[in-house]
Amino acid sequence: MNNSSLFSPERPPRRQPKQKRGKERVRKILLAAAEIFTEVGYSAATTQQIADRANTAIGSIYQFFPDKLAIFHALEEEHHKKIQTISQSMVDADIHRPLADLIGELIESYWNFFADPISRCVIFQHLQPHVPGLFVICEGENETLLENQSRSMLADFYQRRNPSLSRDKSELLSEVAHHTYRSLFFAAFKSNNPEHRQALLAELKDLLYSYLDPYIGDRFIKADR
Amino acid sequence: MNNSSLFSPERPPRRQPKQKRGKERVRKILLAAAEIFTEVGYSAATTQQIADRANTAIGSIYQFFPDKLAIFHALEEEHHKKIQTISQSMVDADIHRPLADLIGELIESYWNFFADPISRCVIFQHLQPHVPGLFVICEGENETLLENQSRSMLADFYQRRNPSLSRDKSELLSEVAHHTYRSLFFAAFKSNNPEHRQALLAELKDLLYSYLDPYIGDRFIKADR
Amino acid sequence: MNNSSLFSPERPPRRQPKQKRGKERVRKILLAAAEIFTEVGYSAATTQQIADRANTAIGSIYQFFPDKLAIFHALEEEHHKKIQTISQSMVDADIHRPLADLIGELIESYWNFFADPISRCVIFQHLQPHVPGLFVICEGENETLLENQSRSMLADFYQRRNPSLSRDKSELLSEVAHHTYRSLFFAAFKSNNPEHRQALLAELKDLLYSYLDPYIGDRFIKADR
Amino acid sequence: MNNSSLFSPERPPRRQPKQKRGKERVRKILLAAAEIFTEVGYSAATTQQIADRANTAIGSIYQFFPDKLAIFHALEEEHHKKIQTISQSMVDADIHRPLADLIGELIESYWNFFADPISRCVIFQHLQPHVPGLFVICEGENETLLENQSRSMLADFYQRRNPSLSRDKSELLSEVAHHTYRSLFFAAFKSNNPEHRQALLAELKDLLYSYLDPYIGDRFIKADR
DNA sequence: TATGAATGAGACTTCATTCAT
DNA sequence: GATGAATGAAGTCTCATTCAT
Repeated sequence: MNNSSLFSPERPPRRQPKQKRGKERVRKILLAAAEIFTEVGYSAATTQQIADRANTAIGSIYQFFPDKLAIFHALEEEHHKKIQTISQSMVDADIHRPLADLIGELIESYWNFFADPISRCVIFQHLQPHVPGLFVICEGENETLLENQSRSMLADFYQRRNPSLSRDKSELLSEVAHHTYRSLFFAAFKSNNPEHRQALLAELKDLLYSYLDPYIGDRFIKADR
Repeated sequence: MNNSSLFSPERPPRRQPKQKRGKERVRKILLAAAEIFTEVGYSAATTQQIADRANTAIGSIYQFFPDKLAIFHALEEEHHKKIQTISQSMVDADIHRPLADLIGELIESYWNFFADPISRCVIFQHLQPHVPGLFVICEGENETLLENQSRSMLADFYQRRNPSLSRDKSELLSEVAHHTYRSLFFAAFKSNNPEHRQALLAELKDLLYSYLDPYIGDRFIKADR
Repeated sequence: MNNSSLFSPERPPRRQPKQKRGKERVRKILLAAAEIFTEVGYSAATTQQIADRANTAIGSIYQFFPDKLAIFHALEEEHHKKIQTISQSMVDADIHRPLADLIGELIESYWNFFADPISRCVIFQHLQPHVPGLFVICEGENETLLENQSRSMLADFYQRRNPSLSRDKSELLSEVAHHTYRSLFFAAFKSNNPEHRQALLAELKDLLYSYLDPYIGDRFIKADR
Repeated sequence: MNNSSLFSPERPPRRQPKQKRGKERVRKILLAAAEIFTEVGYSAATTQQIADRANTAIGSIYQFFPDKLAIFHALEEEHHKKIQTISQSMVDADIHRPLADLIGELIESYWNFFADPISRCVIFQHLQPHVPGLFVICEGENETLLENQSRSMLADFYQRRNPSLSRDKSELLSEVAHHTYRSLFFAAFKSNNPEHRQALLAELKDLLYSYLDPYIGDRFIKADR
């Protein structure tokens, strides 16, 4: 987290923790905030709730974050870094492997990513109406730049599998896939029953496989050689 | 809307409008509230915003609704009535028709339903974290009773097409289908480009068809006879 | 008070009172604010103090004023109007009258003006270091545009009495006179002893007379004819 | 600065710096505080601002001063010592010299005094409404004991020049003179233009001379012999 | 001792709700 | 009944002061 992440419009940035104690506290605050934002949403979350959950005083929050928005921006930035890593792994993926394997891996890695409270919090806020200025890194209407980026990379991947796929179709497929796994991830996440969760993830694989097979199924691997 | 719908815990219900003018006013308030709730979410919406949008005074809202929550409950009840109608049509559907047609009709009727600002508002709040007590009619964890009902009926439908389908699998298919169209409906709704919207709905049909075909595809029609 | 007076940067203006009750309340708030600002200064004054003094709820203040600054801006605007009236009277003064009379009248009218709690409050804040943005109508470094205007008119008056007076000297005389009566007015105002107050005002007349006589004394009246 | 000067009601005094490094630090803090108090006033000044300006940590301030008020009290005490010195010089002044010279010297020595950031700060706070307990050494309503003392000595001086002057008149003259030079000193101080500053100080001399001449002009020197 | 993080009372402001006109 | 002003609890944020390192 660099200083820019602590900057909020019209309000001076705060100092970064120099001592170890301070860094731990910032960590606790961020995790507490992510939990509360996920539970009740950004608007309804109160800074006092966050302080209580982080076992800290309300004033301590404002030593590191100029305002409530800045807390979210710090979460956004962490999310940003993670999504870039995961996106890169997709670019590097071997396109010659069976589609079922690729989808399986994709889902697993996205799921792990999704399992991080901070990323989950950021993704969740995207699904909701949000206050202006909530997202700074991303600026798409309802999608983040990051997600657009990620989707664009997915579209690239499809085209590498099947070069005869038009760009428009490829992006459409990627957009639909995106919505699909995001919504099933949330359903899986909300389910407290581990078996049900696994069942949903298994269905997600089937769903994506049967949807994508006509366009980038394994027969296109040969065509590529 | 009967009187019970205007009842909120610990707070006296308000009188119902007797005159035509009053009824129109309630209508305007409900529509305004639905719009605002959809735009900014229940928590962030203010009663003043609703009054302004409805071109009425803040005091008038409290003549018909005991509090902010009661406004939402009235929307919920309207939604309730509509969803029951649409669910019934599914029960009455002819299971012997081609799957593609059935899906096409289902999507169309759900889309029309979704196009209603009030239902859209209620569904939307479901996707978000919400204040306790926001939903009174439904009490499922994160899903409404209504939606569970609707899903259960969809599961019934699948089993009528293919009686060899287990109940569990059938309900799983229905749950997945539910999440899928809901998330793509929202994507379609948020898109301001009509062509893009149509493209998304078309993809949704493809997606559901290829997912469901192995379980309730047209070959099961013959088996039924 | 027009709407612009209720406008504060970055914050929406508030509605103007439409009912008589509201107008009275705005009046009470402004007077209470002027008193408190005079007593403890703008920074140290709290909105709650103002509400208490005005016998109103804190929320009522914010119905008419978007923030604490806007309250002061409304006072500033009232002051603005008054100072323009008084300045005009100086322009219209008969320059052929004895200097002692002119000074006597000037002091009396300024004193009456100064006796108004609102103007006194605004003038008082000018003498203190103040938060950026406290003054909107005037923008001189530590002097208001209004006061500059007023001083400029005083300089004009001196030159009309004695056309051989250079502009620079004339403005210097006016500046010195300005500081002099302002500081003695404050001393007189703070004195609770009416006799002492009168004594101070009498000394002020003497002081100004003996200072100005060499430049615009009565002998210049003949020269003018 | 003795220990009593660091004592603030209800709060334990702090230790005095024993080492040279500590004394320098206290000095830096006092100067920084004087600057900030002058710039924004006592209420609006924050202890953090003072620490920053003094290039020290906030904790260090509280090692030497029990609270914010105590910082000001230390400034007040420094001012106290200086004003006593200058007042004494007035007592010792030769009353037989020409009035113009006396006024010239008086203004010059007061101006030098005024040029000290600490004294200027204390005088400045006097002109403003201040929190209760801000001044401990002086307790006049809006004037310090020090200033009363100083004024009283000025009144003595007038009576020595002109023994027929009543005590009341003499004190009134002294009070008026006091307000006059104080307000012109502030005007001169705030002016960034050195020429304008000199012009104001020159006018101040004229002003005082023409005001005081009838009462303690040079003709009274002979009468004294 | 010096540093700067921790604390929490209190300031400013919002907004659901009540009430006077 | 309709209007919009009045109310005050609760939220965000500041800052004097304390405390751990």
